[in-house]
Amino acid sequence: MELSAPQEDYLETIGHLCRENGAARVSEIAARHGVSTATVVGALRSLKQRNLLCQPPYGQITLTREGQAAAESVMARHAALHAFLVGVLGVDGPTAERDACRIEHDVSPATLRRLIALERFLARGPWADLDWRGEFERFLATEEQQGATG
Amino acid sequence: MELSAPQEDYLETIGHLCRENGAARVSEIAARHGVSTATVVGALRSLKQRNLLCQPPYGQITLTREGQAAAESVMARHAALHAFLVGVLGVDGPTAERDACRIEHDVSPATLRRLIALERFLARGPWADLDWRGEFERFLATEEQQGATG
DNA sequence: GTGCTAAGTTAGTAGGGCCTAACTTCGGGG
DNA sequence: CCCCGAAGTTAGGCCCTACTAACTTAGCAC
Repeated sequence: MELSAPQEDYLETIGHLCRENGAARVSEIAARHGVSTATVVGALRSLKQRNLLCQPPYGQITLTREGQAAAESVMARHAALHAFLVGVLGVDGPTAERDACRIEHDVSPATLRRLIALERFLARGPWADLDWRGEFERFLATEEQQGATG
Repeated sequence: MELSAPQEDYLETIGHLCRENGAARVSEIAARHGVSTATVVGALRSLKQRNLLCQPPYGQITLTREGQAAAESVMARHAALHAFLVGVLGVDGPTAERDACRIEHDVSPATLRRLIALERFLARGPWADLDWRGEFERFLATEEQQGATG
Protein backbone atom coordinates (compact mmCIF):
# COMPACT_ATOMS: atom_id res chain seq x y z
CA MET A 1 0.00 0.00 0.00
CA GLU A 2 1.04 3.53 -0.73
CA LEU A 3 1.02 6.26 1.84
CA SER A 4 -1.94 8.61 2.03
CA ALA A 5 -1.46 12.36 1.73
CA PRO A 6 -1.74 12.97 5.51
CA GLN A 7 0.66 10.12 6.20
CA GLU A 8 3.19 11.65 3.83
CA ASP A 9 2.66 15.02 5.50
CA TYR A 10 3.32 13.64 8.97
CA LEU A 11 6.36 11.78 7.74
CA GLU A 12 7.68 14.96 6.16
CA THR A 13 7.22 16.91 9.39
CA ILE A 14 8.93 14.15 11.36
CA GLY A 15 11.80 14.34 8.91
CA HIS A 16 12.17 18.06 9.54
CA LEU A 17 11.92 17.65 13.30
CA CYS A 18 14.51 14.89 13.31
CA ARG A 19 16.86 17.14 11.36
CA GLU A 20 16.29 20.01 13.77
CA ASN A 21 16.21 18.17 17.10
CA GLY A 22 17.37 14.63 16.43
CA ALA A 23 13.88 13.32 17.19
CA ALA A 24 10.22 14.28 16.96
CA ARG A 25 7.45 14.55 19.56
CA VAL A 26 3.74 13.89 19.15
CA SER A 27 2.79 17.31 20.48
CA GLU A 28 5.11 19.13 18.09
CA ILE A 29 3.81 17.25 15.06
CA ALA A 30 0.23 17.95 16.14
CA ALA A 31 1.01 21.64 16.63
CA ARG A 32 2.59 22.02 13.18
CA HIS A 33 -0.43 20.45 11.52
CA GLY A 34 -3.06 22.15 13.64
CA VAL A 35 -4.42 18.76 14.65
CA SER A 36 -5.09 17.00 17.98
CA THR A 37 -2.46 14.72 19.47
CA ALA A 38 -4.93 11.85 19.27
CA THR A 39 -4.98 12.20 15.51
CA VAL A 40 -1.20 12.06 15.35
CA VAL A 41 -1.06 9.01 17.60
CA GLY A 42 -3.44 7.23 15.25
CA ALA A 43 -1.38 8.14 12.21
CA LEU A 44 1.85 7.05 13.91
CA ARG A 45 0.35 3.64 14.57
CA SER A 46 0.05 2.83 10.89
CA LEU A 47 3.44 4.34 10.08
CA LYS A 48 4.95 2.08 12.74
CA GLN A 49 3.21 -0.94 11.26
CA ARG A 50 4.85 -0.04 7.96
CA ASN A 51 8.24 0.05 9.68
CA LEU A 52 8.80 3.69 8.82
CA LEU A 53 9.43 4.88 12.37
CA CYS A 54 10.26 3.81 15.91
CA GLN A 55 8.79 5.10 19.10
CA PRO A 56 9.01 3.53 22.56
CA PRO A 57 5.81 4.07 24.61
CA TYR A 58 5.63 7.72 25.69
CA GLY A 59 8.98 8.22 24.04
CA GLN A 60 10.62 10.08 21.21
CA ILE A 61 9.97 9.39 17.54
CA THR A 62 12.77 8.53 15.14
CA LEU A 63 12.71 7.38 11.55
CA THR A 64 13.88 3.99 10.37
CA ARG A 65 16.20 3.86 7.40
CA GLU A 66 13.17 3.20 5.24
CA GLY A 67 11.19 6.00 6.85
CA GLN A 68 14.09 8.38 6.36
CA ALA A 69 14.12 7.58 2.65
CA ALA A 70 10.36 8.08 2.37
CA ALA A 71 10.53 11.38 4.27
CA GLU A 72 13.35 12.64 2.08
CA SER A 73 11.42 11.74 -1.02
CA VAL A 74 8.49 13.88 0.12
CA MET A 75 10.77 16.72 1.19
CA ALA A 76 12.52 16.65 -2.17
CA ARG A 77 9.23 16.83 -4.06
CA HIS A 78 8.14 19.69 -1.83
CA ALA A 79 11.36 21.62 -2.35
CA ALA A 80 11.27 21.12 -6.11
CA LEU A 81 7.68 22.31 -6.35
CA HIS A 82 8.36 25.29 -4.16
CA ALA A 83 11.37 26.30 -6.20
CA PHE A 84 9.34 26.01 -9.37
CA LEU A 85 6.37 27.96 -8.07
CA VAL A 86 8.56 30.79 -6.82
CA GLY A 87 11.36 30.70 -9.38
CA VAL A 88 9.36 30.13 -12.55
CA LEU A 89 5.74 31.08 -11.90
CA GLY A 90 6.67 33.90 -9.52
CA VAL A 91 4.11 32.85 -6.91
CA ASP A 92 4.48 34.50 -3.49
CA GLY A 93 6.12 32.54 -0.66
CA PRO A 94 3.17 31.56 1.51
CA THR A 95 1.02 30.53 -1.46
CA ALA A 96 3.89 28.51 -2.91
CA GLU A 97 4.31 26.82 0.44
CA ARG A 98 0.65 25.85 0.67
CA ASP A 99 0.44 24.66 -2.91
CA ALA A 100 3.65 22.65 -2.66
CA CYS A 101 2.30 20.97 0.48
CA ARG A 102 -0.72 19.72 -1.42
CA ILE A 103 0.63 19.04 -4.88
CA GLU A 104 3.65 17.11 -3.59
CA HIS A 105 1.35 14.13 -3.01
CA ASP A 106 -0.01 14.06 -6.53
CA VAL A 107 2.69 14.96 -9.00
CA SER A 108 4.06 12.07 -11.06
CA PRO A 109 7.79 11.36 -11.28
CA ALA A 110 7.81 12.19 -14.99
CA THR A 111 6.21 15.57 -14.48
CA LEU A 112 8.40 16.31 -11.46
CA ARG A 113 11.53 15.62 -13.46
CA ARG A 114 10.50 18.06 -16.17
CA LEU A 115 9.43 20.62 -13.64
CA ILE A 116 12.81 20.53 -11.93
CA ALA A 117 14.58 20.72 -15.25
CA LEU A 118 12.52 23.67 -16.44
CA GLU A 119 13.24 25.55 -13.25
CA ARG A 120 16.96 25.00 -13.72
CA PHE A 121 16.68 25.87 -17.40
CA LEU A 122 14.65 29.04 -17.05
CA ALA A 123 15.44 30.44 -13.64
CA ARG A 124 19.08 29.48 -13.27
CA GLY A 125 20.39 28.82 -16.76
CA PRO A 126 21.54 31.31 -19.38
CA TRP A 127 17.93 32.46 -19.76
CA ALA A 128 17.83 33.82 -16.24
CA ASP A 129 19.51 37.01 -17.46
CA LEU A 130 17.18 37.37 -20.41
CA ASP A 131 14.49 39.19 -18.41
CA TRP A 132 11.75 36.84 -19.49
CA ARG A 133 10.63 37.19 -15.87
CA GLY A 134 10.09 40.88 -16.25
CA GLU A 135 8.31 40.46 -19.54
CA PHE A 136 6.11 37.73 -18.07
CA GLU A 137 5.15 39.94 -15.14
CA ARG A 138 4.22 42.73 -17.51
CA PHE A 139 2.20 40.22 -19.56
CA LEU A 140 0.41 39.13 -16.36
CA ALA A 141 -0.35 42.70 -15.35
CA THR A 142 -1.81 43.40 -18.78
CA GLU A 143 -4.00 40.29 -18.59
CA GLU A 144 -5.26 41.27 -15.17
CA GLN A 145 -6.15 44.71 -16.47
CA GLN A 146 -8.09 43.11 -19.29
CA GLY A 147 -9.79 40.70 -16.87
CA ALA A 148 -10.83 43.59 -14.63
CA THR A 149 -12.11 45.57 -17.59
CA GLY A 150 -13.85 42.83 -19.61
CA MET B 1 -18.04 22.67 3.57
CA GLU B 2 -15.81 22.35 0.56
CA LEU B 3 -16.03 19.48 -1.84
CA SER B 4 -13.67 16.55 -1.45
CA ALA B 5 -11.43 15.49 -4.33
CA PRO B 6 -13.64 12.52 -5.30
CA GLN B 7 -16.74 14.71 -5.12
CA GLU B 8 -15.12 17.20 -7.49
CA ASP B 9 -14.14 14.35 -9.77
CA TYR B 10 -17.68 13.00 -9.97
CA LEU B 11 -19.03 16.47 -10.58
CA GLU B 12 -16.54 16.98 -13.38
CA THR B 13 -17.53 13.71 -15.03
CA ILE B 14 -21.22 14.60 -14.71
CA GLY B 15 -20.43 17.91 -16.37
CA HIS B 16 -18.84 16.12 -19.31
CA LEU B 17 -21.68 13.62 -19.60
CA CYS B 18 -24.28 16.37 -19.52
CA ARG B 19 -22.45 18.13 -22.33
CA GLU B 20 -22.28 14.94 -24.37
CA ASN B 21 -25.71 13.47 -23.69
CA GLY B 22 -27.74 16.14 -21.94
CA ALA B 23 -27.74 14.08 -18.74
CA ALA B 24 -25.62 11.58 -16.79
CA ARG B 25 -26.30 8.05 -15.55
CA VAL B 26 -24.97 6.36 -12.43
CA SER B 27 -23.57 3.42 -14.38
CA GLU B 28 -21.68 5.65 -16.78
CA ILE B 29 -20.09 7.68 -13.98
CA ALA B 30 -19.11 4.49 -12.19
CA ALA B 31 -17.60 3.06 -15.36
CA ARG B 32 -15.48 6.16 -16.05
CA HIS B 33 -14.09 6.11 -12.53
CA GLY B 34 -13.61 2.34 -12.26
CA VAL B 35 -15.81 2.31 -9.19
CA SER B 36 -18.98 0.44 -8.13
CA THR B 37 -22.38 2.00 -8.71
CA ALA B 38 -23.01 1.88 -4.96
CA THR B 39 -20.07 4.21 -4.46
CA VAL B 40 -21.46 6.68 -6.97
CA VAL B 41 -24.92 6.56 -5.40
CA GLY B 42 -23.38 7.45 -2.05
CA ALA B 43 -21.44 10.34 -3.53
CA LEU B 44 -24.52 11.63 -5.36
CA ARG B 45 -26.42 11.73 -2.10
CA SER B 46 -24.14 14.36 -0.60
CA LEU B 47 -23.95 16.32 -3.85
CA LYS B 48 -27.76 16.43 -3.88
CA GLN B 49 -27.79 17.63 -0.27
CA ARG B 50 -25.53 20.46 -1.41
CA ASN B 51 -28.00 21.35 -4.17
CA LEU B 52 -25.47 20.70 -6.89
CA LEU B 53 -27.53 18.21 -8.86
CA CYS B 54 -31.03 16.81 -9.41
CA GLN B 55 -32.00 13.22 -9.91
CA PRO B 56 -35.50 11.75 -9.66
CA PRO B 57 -35.45 8.20 -8.20
CA TYR B 58 -34.02 5.80 -10.78
CA GLY B 59 -33.82 8.74 -13.15
CA GLN B 60 -31.29 10.82 -15.01
CA ILE B 61 -28.83 13.15 -13.39
CA THR B 62 -28.67 16.83 -14.27
CA LEU B 63 -26.74 19.70 -12.73
CA THR B 64 -28.32 22.63 -10.98
CA ARG B 65 -27.15 26.10 -11.93
CA GLU B 66 -24.83 25.97 -8.93
CA GLY B 67 -23.61 22.49 -9.80
CA GLN B 68 -22.97 23.56 -13.36
CA ALA B 69 -20.78 26.40 -12.13
CA ALA B 70 -18.86 24.09 -9.80
CA ALA B 71 -18.36 21.49 -12.54
CA GLU B 72 -17.14 24.13 -14.96
CA SER B 73 -14.69 25.43 -12.38
CA VAL B 74 -13.16 21.96 -12.03
CA MET B 75 -13.13 21.41 -15.78
CA ALA B 76 -11.42 24.77 -16.32
CA ARG B 77 -8.73 23.96 -13.77
CA HIS B 78 -8.21 20.59 -15.39
CA ALA B 79 -7.95 22.05 -18.87
CA ALA B 80 -5.52 24.75 -17.76
CA LEU B 81 -3.28 22.25 -15.98
CA HIS B 82 -3.34 19.88 -18.92
CA ALA B 83 -2.43 22.64 -21.36
CA PHE B 84 0.42 23.72 -19.10
CA LEU B 85 1.78 20.22 -18.60
CA VAL B 86 1.74 19.45 -22.31
CA GLY B 87 2.43 22.89 -23.75
CA VAL B 88 5.10 24.10 -21.35
CA LEU B 89 6.60 21.10 -19.55
CA GLY B 90 6.22 18.82 -22.57
CA VAL B 91 4.73 15.98 -20.54
CA ASP B 92 3.15 13.16 -22.58
CA GLY B 93 -0.63 13.07 -22.97
CA PRO B 94 -1.63 10.24 -20.63
CA THR B 95 0.67 11.44 -17.83
CA ALA B 96 -0.60 15.00 -18.22
CA GLU B 97 -4.15 13.69 -18.01
CA ARG B 98 -3.48 11.77 -14.79
CA ASP B 99 -1.57 14.59 -13.15
CA ALA B 100 -4.17 17.19 -14.10
CA CYS B 101 -6.89 14.97 -12.60
CA ARG B 102 -5.13 15.00 -9.26
CA ILE B 103 -3.58 18.43 -9.08
CA GLU B 104 -6.80 20.19 -10.14
CA HIS B 105 -8.09 19.67 -6.59
CA ASP B 106 -5.11 21.31 -4.92
CA VAL B 107 -3.88 24.23 -6.96
CA SER B 108 -4.69 27.67 -5.57
CA PRO B 109 -6.36 30.36 -7.67
CA ALA B 110 -3.25 32.54 -7.55
CA THR B 111 -0.99 29.78 -8.84
CA LEU B 112 -3.52 28.72 -11.44
CA ARG B 113 -3.71 32.25 -12.80
CA ARG B 114 0.05 32.42 -13.24
CA LEU B 115 0.18 28.96 -14.72
CA ILE B 116 -2.38 29.85 -17.36
CA ALA B 117 -0.57 33.09 -18.12
CA LEU B 118 2.81 31.40 -18.45
CA GLU B 119 1.37 28.85 -20.83
CA ARG B 120 -0.03 31.62 -23.00
CA PHE B 121 3.19 33.58 -22.69
CA LEU B 122 5.60 30.78 -23.50
CA ALA B 123 3.70 28.34 -25.66
CA ARG B 124 1.48 30.66 -27.66
CA GLY B 125 3.06 34.08 -27.50
CA PRO B 126 5.98 35.43 -29.51
CA TRP B 127 8.30 33.05 -27.70
CA ALA B 128 6.63 30.02 -29.19
CA ASP B 129 8.74 30.45 -32.32
CA LEU B 130 11.94 30.95 -30.38
CA ASP B 131 12.66 27.22 -30.04
CA TRP B 132 13.06 27.35 -26.29
CA ARG B 133 11.14 24.07 -26.41
CA GLY B 134 13.82 22.43 -28.47
CA GLU B 135 16.57 23.79 -26.29
CA PHE B 136 14.74 22.65 -23.17
CA GLU B 137 14.34 19.15 -24.55
CA ARG B 138 18.04 19.00 -25.32
CA PHE B 139 18.76 20.27 -21.81
CA LEU B 140 16.54 17.52 -20.42
CA ALA B 141 18.24 14.84 -22.49
CA THR B 142 21.65 15.99 -21.26
CA GLU B 143 20.49 15.90 -17.66
CA GLU B 144 19.13 12.41 -18.07
CA GLN B 145 22.42 11.27 -19.52
CA GLN B 146 24.22 12.72 -16.53
CA GLY B 147 21.71 11.09 -14.16
CA ALA B 148 22.19 7.72 -15.81
CA THR B 149 25.96 8.07 -15.67
CA GLY B 150 26.37 9.54 -12.18
C1' DG C 1 9.02 11.13 47.66
C1' DT C 2 4.81 13.28 46.61
C1' DG C 3 2.18 15.86 43.64
C1' DC C 4 1.14 18.52 39.84
C1' DT C 5 1.38 19.49 35.06
C1' DA C 6 2.37 18.42 30.51
C1' DA C 7 2.70 14.78 27.22
C1' DG C 8 1.00 10.64 25.44
C1' DT C 9 -2.65 7.15 25.01
C1' DT C 10 -7.24 5.05 24.62
C1' DA C 11 -12.19 4.91 23.72
C1' DG C 12 -15.97 6.42 21.49
C1' DT C 13 -18.21 9.45 17.80
C1' DA C 14 -18.77 11.22 13.15
C1' DG C 15 -18.14 11.42 8.28
C1' DG C 16 -16.10 10.06 3.85
C1' DG C 17 -14.79 6.51 0.30
C1' DC C 18 -14.79 2.18 -1.11
C1' DC C 19 -16.55 -2.60 -1.42
C1' DT C 20 -20.04 -6.84 -1.89
C1' DA C 21 -24.50 -8.74 -1.55
C1' DA C 22 -29.20 -8.39 -1.70
C1' DC C 23 -33.00 -5.77 -3.04
C1' DT C 24 -36.14 -2.87 -6.05
C1' DT C 25 -37.44 -0.60 -10.20
C1' DC C 26 -37.58 0.12 -15.13
C1' DG C 27 -38.31 -1.13 -19.76
C1' DG C 28 -38.17 -3.96 -23.74
C1' DG C 29 -38.96 -8.82 -25.96
C1' DG C 30 -41.43 -12.80 -26.19
C1' DC D 1 -49.12 -9.29 -20.31
C1' DC D 2 -45.45 -11.07 -18.07
C1' DC D 3 -40.89 -11.71 -17.21
C1' DC D 4 -36.00 -11.08 -17.43
C1' DG D 5 -31.99 -8.42 -17.50
C1' DA D 6 -30.01 -4.07 -16.71
C1' DA D 7 -29.88 -0.05 -13.89
C1' DG D 8 -30.40 1.91 -9.47
C1' DT D 9 -30.69 1.53 -4.44
C1' DT D 10 -29.99 -0.03 0.31
C1' DA D 11 -27.59 -2.38 4.04
C1' DG D 12 -23.60 -3.60 6.21
C1' DG D 13 -18.66 -3.83 6.61
C1' DC D 14 -13.84 -2.05 6.50
C1' DC D 15 -10.45 1.51 6.71
C1' DC D 16 -8.95 6.28 7.05
C1' DT D 17 -9.10 11.07 9.20
C1' DA D 18 -10.45 13.84 12.59
C1' DC D 19 -12.53 15.16 16.98
C1' DT D 20 -13.47 15.29 22.38
C1' DA D 21 -13.21 13.33 26.79
C1' DA D 22 -11.17 10.56 29.98
C1' DC D 23 -7.24 8.09 31.27
C1' DT D 24 -2.20 7.00 32.20
C1' DT D 25 2.60 8.08 32.35
C1' DA D 26 6.75 10.95 32.91
C1' DG D 27 9.36 14.29 34.88
C1' DC D 28 10.12 18.30 37.48
C1' DA D 29 9.32 21.25 41.78
C1' DC D 30 9.00 21.41 46.20
